[in-house]
Amino acid sequence: MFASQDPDPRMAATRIPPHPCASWPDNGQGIRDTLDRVGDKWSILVIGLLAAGPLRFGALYDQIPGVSQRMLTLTLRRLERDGLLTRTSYPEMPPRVEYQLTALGEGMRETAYAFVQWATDHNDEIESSRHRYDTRQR
Amino acid sequence: MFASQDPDPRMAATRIPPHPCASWPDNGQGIRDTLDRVGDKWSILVIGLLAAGPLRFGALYDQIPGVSQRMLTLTLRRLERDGLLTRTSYPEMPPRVEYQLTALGEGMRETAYAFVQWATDHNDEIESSRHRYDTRQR
DNA sequence: CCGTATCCAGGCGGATACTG
DNA sequence: CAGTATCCGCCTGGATACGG
Repeated sequence: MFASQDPDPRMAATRIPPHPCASWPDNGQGIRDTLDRVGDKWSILVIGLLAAGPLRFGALYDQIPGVSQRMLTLTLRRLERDGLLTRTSYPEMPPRVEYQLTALGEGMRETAYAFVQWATDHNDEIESSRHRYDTRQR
Repeated sequence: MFASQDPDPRMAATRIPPHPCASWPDNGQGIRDTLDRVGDKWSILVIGLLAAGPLRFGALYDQIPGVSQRMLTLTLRRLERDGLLTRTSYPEMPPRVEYQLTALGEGMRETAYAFVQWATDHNDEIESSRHRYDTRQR
């Protein structure tokens, strides 16, 4: 218990000194938080649409094909909670609600844009890699 | 059916000419593909770890807390299929398998890094926004 | 050591109906 | 118009056991 813990040579050979998550600033903790924030099905599309300026609920609903009212609402609530957009409700009849990117949200969009740009540029490479993988000899 | 389709003035007022997904290069189609590719629970962590160099399955398994063998395998297969990493199996006993980032994978990692960096830098802002949202008066 | 096979729970998200 | 409420199918991913 005092001297020479684990002198087993096999352990020394198999166990590499565990270092934190290479190349990410925060050991991967905040990465997951961030991707969870915008990695869901609709958030990134909402953010992209709002880049041009504030939009009403219905406008977002119209321009995001396939989204349900429920999911659009949930998505907008989460983005509002994270401070990425603001929700402004005008007490009229019929009601009008406008969503607008905050400075934080705009920053997020710009950063995401670089990522999307990369994805677009290399989409062909990835597609062909997939095809090779799927049609390779077993 | 022939002449003057939809002369209803209300339609003209409510329907904004639908334009594609603002600010994204490809109308949002490939964005979803891309996020689906690395927006899952483990991919980005694997990519981060492999930045330092090739790693064995067990090393990845050890350094990603909480991952199951099943999910690590699935994640690695998908990344291999997309051409982001290579899998090299050495026919020994016991078997040894090494995973290594491709040039494509390294490019993905670099792009993702900028995104992660932004997330890290603004994490406090987002956290405090969440807290404000959760504790606001109803 | 490096997986695959099987089972199963939880939650994401769609469809629908209903309200202020 | 802009949501909320409810139900429910499906898929992701965890646990476990087993195989090369």
